[in-house]
Amino acid sequence: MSTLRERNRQDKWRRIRKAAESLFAERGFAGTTTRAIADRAEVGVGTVYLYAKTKEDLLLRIFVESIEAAIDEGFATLPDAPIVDRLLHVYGCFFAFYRRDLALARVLVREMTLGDVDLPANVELSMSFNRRVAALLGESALRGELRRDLPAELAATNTFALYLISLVAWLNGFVDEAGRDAMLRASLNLQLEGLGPREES
Amino acid sequence: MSTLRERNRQDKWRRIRKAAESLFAERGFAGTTTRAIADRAEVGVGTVYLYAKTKEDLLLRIFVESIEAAIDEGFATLPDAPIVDRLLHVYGCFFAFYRRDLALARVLVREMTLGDVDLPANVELSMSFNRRVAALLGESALRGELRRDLPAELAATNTFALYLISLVAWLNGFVDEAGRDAMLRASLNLQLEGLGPREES
DNA sequence: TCAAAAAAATGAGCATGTTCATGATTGAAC
DNA sequence: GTTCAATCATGAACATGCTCATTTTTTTGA
Repeated sequence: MSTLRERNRQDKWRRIRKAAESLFAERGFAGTTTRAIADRAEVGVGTVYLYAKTKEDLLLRIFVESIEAAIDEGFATLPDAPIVDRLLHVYGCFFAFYRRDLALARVLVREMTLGDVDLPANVELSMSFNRRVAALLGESALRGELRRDLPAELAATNTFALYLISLVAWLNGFVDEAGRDAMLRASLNLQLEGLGPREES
Repeated sequence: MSTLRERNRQDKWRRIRKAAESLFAERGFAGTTTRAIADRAEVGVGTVYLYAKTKEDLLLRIFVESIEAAIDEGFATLPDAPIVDRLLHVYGCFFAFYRRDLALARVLVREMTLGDVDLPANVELSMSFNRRVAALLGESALRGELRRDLPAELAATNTFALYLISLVAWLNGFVDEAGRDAMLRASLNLQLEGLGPREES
């Protein structure tokens, strides 16, 4: 196997990644030029484009694995608590991640949800995350905390939708962190209880 | 009141708007240059930027009022049917609107949900729409179709979240139109019923 | 060890969004 | 009608994402 080639590639990518990450933090996404990234990484501009299709792609590649870590962290530290609190914990890990840099989070979420068509949409990531939430809900259903016949995957997607709306509200500055948490908790509770009339037997 | 000034302004805006709209339809958003817009509108490039902060802003200004029309249309033609069908009808009007040009819809939704910070985020539009959906749910609650103590605004936001997820799934090509409709219907039903266990008295 | 092929790197150059110094148009005051 | 200030319009010039013909590096095979 080609070792020198491989090592060179990995080294270049590491440098580009590091340069981009630091520059995004220092000057924001729009404020960072691809030239600046190339300079700091000590490569040519063209080289950057051998490792990422576009500037947006670069951002995604850099942060997606951090997000994966945040997900794992969330599921690894689940509290022994009612299902709503467990969900809030998981989604709270996302919030904590995005909190590090709100402006960047904005771009990141935008690209992840409706990014360029010919970019590698991280379908895998979404699917696997949804399955994990579904598993959480499934457990809860088994314990009798939720309906036994719960369509877990669908329910998981619903909770994700509620998370996404509160995330957008937060990133748009409509609510602060407390408001965001209150909003998500309330909407999750409403999803649990349902909108329908209490049926009397 | 300044009549000539005003007329000139309106005429310029009309021409710019028309030019941009037709070019976006012909060549897509990314494929349309601001120079092309200016040329077709028979104004200078700089003039375009007197009427819209950015190219994205131009897109938003052009289509937001069409969206308003779609909303009004939706509420004006509500079917006399169960609440889920009424909601599907309203959100279906959005789908019908976006259906005209999927690629453009993608950009439009992206800008509307997480557009540039210093662009006029159409908070008014969202708020008034949410209130109208809330009113719909409120009526339904009064008729006994939904819980009497329903927090209508929150419930409206929840249904909007579910709509948004199905919209994104559709725009990303994860589901086709039928799948999108099925998805929204199922998730709305689940929101109505709730996730909690059927309580037995 | 050395050609030659394959792969990777490069940065000048292009395309295009946006700005801004300059000039044209309009409305008001007299 | 003239003047003048306020507003509006303009496109050359700039900034920057991205490409691609050329050059450099690495691997292969004999």
